[in-house]
Amino acid sequence: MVGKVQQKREALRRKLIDLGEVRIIAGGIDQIKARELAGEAGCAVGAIYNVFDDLNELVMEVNGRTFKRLGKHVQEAVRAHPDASPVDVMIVMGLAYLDFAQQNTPAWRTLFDLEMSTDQDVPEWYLAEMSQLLGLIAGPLKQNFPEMPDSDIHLMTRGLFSSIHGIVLLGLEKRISAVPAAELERMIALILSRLGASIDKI
Amino acid sequence: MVGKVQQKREALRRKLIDLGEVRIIAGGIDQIKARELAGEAGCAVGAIYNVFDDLNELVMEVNGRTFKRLGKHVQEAVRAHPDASPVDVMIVMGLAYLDFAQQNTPAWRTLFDLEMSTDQDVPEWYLAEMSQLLGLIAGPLKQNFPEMPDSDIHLMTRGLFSSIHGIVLLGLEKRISAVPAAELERMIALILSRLGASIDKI
DNA sequence: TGTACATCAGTGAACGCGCGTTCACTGATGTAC
DNA sequence: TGTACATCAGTGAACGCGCGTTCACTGATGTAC
Repeated sequence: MVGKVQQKREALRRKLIDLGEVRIIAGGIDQIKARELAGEAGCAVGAIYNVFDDLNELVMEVNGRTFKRLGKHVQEAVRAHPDASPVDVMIVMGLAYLDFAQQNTPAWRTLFDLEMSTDQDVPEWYLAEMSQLLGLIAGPLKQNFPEMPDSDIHLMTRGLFSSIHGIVLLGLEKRISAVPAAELERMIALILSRLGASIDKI
Repeated sequence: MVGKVQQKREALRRKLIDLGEVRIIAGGIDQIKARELAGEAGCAVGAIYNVFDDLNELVMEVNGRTFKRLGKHVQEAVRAHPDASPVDVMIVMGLAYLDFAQQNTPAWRTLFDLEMSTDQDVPEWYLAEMSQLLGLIAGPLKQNFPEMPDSDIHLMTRGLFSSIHGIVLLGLEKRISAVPAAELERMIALILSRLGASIDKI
């Protein structure tokens, strides 16, 4: 049986993650502050450290959820186009990625903020979440290029993801670029269809 | 005539930028600290604020130099391949960008660190530097697609830059991706040649 | 050339902020007998 | 069921750090006459 203590522990942990998620969705990683979280959760600051090693761990947990939401968002978009060709599936995914980033800018940013700053290792489940996401891309890619060796698929997957990521990044960095959203979509579609065309000719 | 005071002022300003540049090249924006800079420059902390509004201004100044170095690096690479086709020129530029980022990771990172964090407007000359860089890409692009309207060239330029930027970003983010450098180069060449092929068919 | 005054570079100790994290203490829950 | 003891969640004031920036003061340089 799970003791009452254990239950309260887990309830607090979950509550803090919930609150942290709300904050990160609203304003990104800067909104994660021990005192404020404790205040909202109705516990003492110290209690947080009873349940997490540090705030970083909490952010990772929220990032895990963000990854899941992102994955779901992409998958739903794909599901909405059941008859799309592999290339079109890739385009749909790219556009879904853009859409998610636009709707969830602070949370999406936090995904990368953390990576950049921390030097310690990323936990197992975090990497798994990440590669599951990349796996979504690998699927249609493989369908499109059945002959391609797995190592190339692996590489290509990451390359495509990065390209789209770069374009999205640009799109949300208003100050310098000022590229309207519709144009961004065109750009994503353009790049992906072009790359899907006949890669083996290279 | 320029007074002695004015001269000293400018000398200090330059000296601080020089020292700041060394620091940013070595370790990025985190290495810019008022006390340490003052110590190295042989002046008081307060003197810095006599010559800059704040440290941000100093970083911008260093970023200006980094932009210039980057532009030079890319141009030299292009100059080394005088007979390259427009598409090949674009590939050469992409690879030069990767190379620069690899050789100058902290300084290159600082270019983007600053943008992200500050809310205030980017100064005129900074934007000019940026668009001059983008102009390098626009050249061969226009050559490759003489029919394309300027607005599309503008868009395409930014799209290409972003894609390559995304891939480079991925390449330097070792932890998650682990894509070897040679593969990155292949990926850049692949994307650019594919995009250059026959865009008007889309 | 010399004197009086004004300006502003130069100084560095001190201010202020924002936080993450710790730690000695307390009190509720769980366990042993 | 009851009692004594142990454990560990929960507390929040205080520690510690790292900095950017300011500010009252001083002294060198420049200007006016």
